[in-house]
Amino acid sequence: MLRSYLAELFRYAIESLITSGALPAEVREATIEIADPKNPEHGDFACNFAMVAAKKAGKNPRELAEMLSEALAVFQEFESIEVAGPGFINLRVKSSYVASWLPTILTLGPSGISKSTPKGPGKKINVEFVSVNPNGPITIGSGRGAAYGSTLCNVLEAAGNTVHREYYINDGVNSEQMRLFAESVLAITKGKPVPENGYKGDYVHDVAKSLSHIDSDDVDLIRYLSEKEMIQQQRTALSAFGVEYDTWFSEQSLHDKGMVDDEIDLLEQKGIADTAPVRTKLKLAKGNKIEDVFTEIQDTPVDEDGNIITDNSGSSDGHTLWLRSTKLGDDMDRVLLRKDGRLTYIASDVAYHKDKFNRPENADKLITILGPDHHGYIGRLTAVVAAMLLESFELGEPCHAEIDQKLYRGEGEKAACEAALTEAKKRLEVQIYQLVRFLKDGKPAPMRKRDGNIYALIDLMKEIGLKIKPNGTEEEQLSAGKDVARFFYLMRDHDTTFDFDLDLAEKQSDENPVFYVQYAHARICSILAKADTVLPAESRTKEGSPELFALVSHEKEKAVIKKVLDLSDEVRRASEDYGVHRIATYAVELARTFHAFYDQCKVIQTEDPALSNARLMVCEATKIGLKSALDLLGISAPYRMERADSVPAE
RNA sequence: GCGCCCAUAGCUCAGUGGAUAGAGCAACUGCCUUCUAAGCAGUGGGUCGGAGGUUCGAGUCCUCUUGGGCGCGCCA
Repeated sequence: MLRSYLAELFRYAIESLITSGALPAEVREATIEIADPKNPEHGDFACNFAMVAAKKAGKNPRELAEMLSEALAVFQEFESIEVAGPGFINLRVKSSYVASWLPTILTLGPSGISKSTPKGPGKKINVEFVSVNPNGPITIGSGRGAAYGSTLCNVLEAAGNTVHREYYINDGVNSEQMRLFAESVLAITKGKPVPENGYKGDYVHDVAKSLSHIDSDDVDLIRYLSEKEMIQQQRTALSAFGVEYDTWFSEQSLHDKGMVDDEIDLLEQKGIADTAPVRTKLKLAKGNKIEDVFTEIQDTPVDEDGNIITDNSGSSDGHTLWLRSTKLGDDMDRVLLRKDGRLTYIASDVAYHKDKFNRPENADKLITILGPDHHGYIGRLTAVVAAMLLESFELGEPCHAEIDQKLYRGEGEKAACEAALTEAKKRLEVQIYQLVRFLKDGKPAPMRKRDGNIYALIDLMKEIGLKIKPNGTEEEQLSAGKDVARFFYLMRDHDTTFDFDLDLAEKQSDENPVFYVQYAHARICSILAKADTVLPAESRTKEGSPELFALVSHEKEKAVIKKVLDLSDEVRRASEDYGVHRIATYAVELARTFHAFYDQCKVIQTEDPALSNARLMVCEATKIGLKSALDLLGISAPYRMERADSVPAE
């Protein structure tokens, strides 16, 4: 917030130099970055604009920096402006000026302080995350997707976008896995052995138990009921983990409405899907360059003379219907409709993505968050969206290049496919989070046990909560477990594999970083509560005044306020590169800055109500910053934290 | 074979093309008569896997390379 303001001052100074003819207009193209100086002795902020813009200005960086610093000198906000090194402009901002932001922070509150304004108008974004099959509980592996996805949504919202949170339920009746799941449940209710490769974990027995009052051999009915049960459990677990959705979208509903069939007809009409028994595959060289295009003949129906029967009539009875996704950047064509008439999930995906775009609230952009085992889907999903967006085309002249000739029937098709792919890449963003390794006693903890049991997210929360709040209620334990687990998932870059140290997570000591942050919040609440009892109410104010701002002179006070004002910049950056771990890192830094302030600046001094007042405002501001960051992360900001000395040591 | 990700302190990881590469944990030294010591201050600890390149400047970008994780079905 403060940085953007300072950048404005720079822009103003640069404009005045352009107007006076001292600088060419091209320097406008260089970006103004207000960064942290490496060495705090260099000041509060550093700007490298002079180095970046030197070429465009036709001056050497030092000279340009000198000019700029002179132009900036008119602003009262600065205590000092120095040109250093190769052309840095080091800025020191007046403490009283930084303090003058306090009333703004207090007015904005936790929900306002994190808001950053997007460059253009905010987008309408649909974020789909977790979306696991309804054949088991949410695992600790999916936990990362849940934590990441929900926080990304919060961050995108704070950055000025409208977000729709969505869960896609893979409940298509054609799913073999779901059928197997239902058969396993059915077998257990009947006291029969579970089918080979069936589902065996305790949770399957739980589902069976919940259906024990149903006396039926109807696999479809059992499938439907056990899915419902599983989805309910997933919802409960996610909710306890602080994850709520706007839409739980049923795949089967697409089939029921005939949308999948309609989409498939459309694809055939557009000529991007057909039943020719040939699959095209790409051989890729380094850099994803197409080295060769070759074909495989699949289960070829032949006539009496042994000739391949091709069927482009649009009827796919007895034939495999292929999506020609190689034309759309995928490395092989994909099956839409099997020979036996059952649709694949790719078929539903086409209809699903169309529906997402067509709903009025999700016009602009789709974000899909997938686990590390799904990264091969990026190309496939993009091709699906491209196929859906593909507009009808004339085949046109044959292509020139040899590769294109093998891939496209004409220049017209090639152009249409490329256009569709470009648009698809613009409108669909697939974010992959990397693997989490769970360590217990320094050894990897298996997520899927040999007996078929799964390490569920809900169990992780319970286990951590039990250790941290051994005397708490079940609800308190679950909530504490949620806070710790979320923080651990979120403190690392989602695009990096990391080790989740269960032993550390279960410690309620200072070793656990989440408490470091929460403790800062609780400490502030404690100070504020005491101030209410010790200081006369009439001396308290939330209004600012130059006299009050002048009292804020300690470097630690200034540091805390500056840090609080940084939150909106962190949110903007996180929303741009989807790196929401910045918010967790930020929370730790803000807490650290506050703890240092606390140590050096006694807040409540009854003999000096004015200074107390100023410092209480700093506390309020910090509380708002911490609450805001923790809200984004989906972690609670406690008012009290008591060291559990009464708890017997382990 | 192709793709995605990773490699930074003893361990787990931050790091916006900028100045002397940071934090937590672990080790060590101090600090509670004072708003919560779940805290603070300090010490030690580094060939940013390796080699080239791009430029005023590279942990960061590019190429190559070494090592590791994961993925490449008419399963979802």
